[in-house]
Amino acid sequence: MLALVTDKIFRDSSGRRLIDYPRPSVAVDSALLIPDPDRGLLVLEVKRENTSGWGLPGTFLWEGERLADAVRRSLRVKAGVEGVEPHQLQVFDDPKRDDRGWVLSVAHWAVVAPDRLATRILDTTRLMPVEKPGRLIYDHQQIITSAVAHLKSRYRREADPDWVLGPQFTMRDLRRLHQIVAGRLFDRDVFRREMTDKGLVVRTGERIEGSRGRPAELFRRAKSPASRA
Amino acid sequence: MLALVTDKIFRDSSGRRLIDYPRPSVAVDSALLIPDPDRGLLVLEVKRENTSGWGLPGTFLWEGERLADAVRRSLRVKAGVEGVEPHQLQVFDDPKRDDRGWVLSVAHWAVVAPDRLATRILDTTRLMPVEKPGRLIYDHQQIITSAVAHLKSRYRREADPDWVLGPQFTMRDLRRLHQIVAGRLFDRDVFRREMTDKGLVVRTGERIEGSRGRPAELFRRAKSPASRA
DNA sequence: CAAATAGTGTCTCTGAGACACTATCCG
DNA sequence: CGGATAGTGTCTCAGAGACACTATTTG
Repeated sequence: MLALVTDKIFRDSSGRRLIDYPRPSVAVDSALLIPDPDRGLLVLEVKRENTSGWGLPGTFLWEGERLADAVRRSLRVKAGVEGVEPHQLQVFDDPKRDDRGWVLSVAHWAVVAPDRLATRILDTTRLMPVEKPGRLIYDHQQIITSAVAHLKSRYRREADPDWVLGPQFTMRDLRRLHQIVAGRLFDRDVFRREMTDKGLVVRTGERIEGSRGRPAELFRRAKSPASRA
Repeated sequence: MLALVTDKIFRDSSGRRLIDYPRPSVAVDSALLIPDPDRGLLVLEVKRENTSGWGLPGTFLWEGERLADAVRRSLRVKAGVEGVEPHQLQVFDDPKRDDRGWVLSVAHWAVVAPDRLATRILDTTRLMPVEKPGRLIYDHQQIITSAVAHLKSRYRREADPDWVLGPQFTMRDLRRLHQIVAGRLFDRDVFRREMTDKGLVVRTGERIEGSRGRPAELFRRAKSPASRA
């Protein structure tokens, strides 16, 4: 029966099951997006070893490691960026994709505030606008495009799910973040109603101090924005 | 330098590069959805070997094989279903997920017309409503939920991207398909305008014959529906 | 002609967008 | 008080939904 061949199972001396098939290496590649007030949406790139060009930070998956942990590790080691919450995009599975052999790559994306990159390694990393990321190896251009699409889609439904801003924020700061993500300007009052009427934010009653003009109210993220839609 | 350890590279005797790390087995699991006029949206399940329960069809990835081909192979071998176009969902990467060892599973989904299941193996497969799929192993329940969400989202934007219907179809058949996918009824005229005004279908000028009442016009899918939005 | 199904015109109402007005701070 | 920024009320217009009417076939 064919199914037996498909899922052939062996055991080692201690009785632990082993799978008797050639296995691919599994890697992760990550598009780390940074909303910059001046330059727009940026992406972190690293100098690739053994190849002259630039690419997205990536690494091979270690034994027993979670994919998200491998992404965090690669960002920490290769770019000096800590504490990121990665999202999966898709698996690139062309067997001829990597000349080092049979490598599956799981693409990821994440977004962090610009100040989180203060500790980054300047020599081997650079920040490029997502629209003009330069020449990149493999399918990394495609990963960036997909990452930006996912970021936009995510921020269309929620206020700030990836905590680019702190626990509290003004409507002005939230709008500026959304404008960078969306790549276009929003009406001040239309944006406010979107956020409040759809229950994406809740008012705290607190206000910022020391600003020019009338002090703005502070808001928090809604508990479960998905259930409201 | 840490990066050297991360991407340690070896070469074999013939100079081909090898990667010196333990590698996971990679599997695929697929939720094959079937829009049934009477029973609603169904999912194909198979009897799992070595475990008593039911689950989604799956298999291990073979050397050099594409993920989509592995999905097609598993559906062909385990369920007798041919010619399916799989879509990736996500990777399940919990190292303790499978008791056979370190196995990454890439979840997929696809949708086919009920008549494509005419050749299926009856003894080892069953069709269950997506809302009540029965007890399933692993995270297969979650895969079904995700698959249905992706299907709904996909059919909200296009007429029939996965060719459940033939090259030409009446507005009535298209609406019935959408009603099964969405799980709710649509107004006849509102649905028609959605499809025509948004350019998701184009009229052929041809009509069906031998029907009761005024014969319905036949439509085709629009060439590039995504660019219209 | 009656029944059945397909195709089209139109009314209403909601919600996004635009705009203007009011409120509150600093100097 | 004037400038600057925040917060709120209201008008308009487009699009979804509901409904009714017309069109074309079979028996």
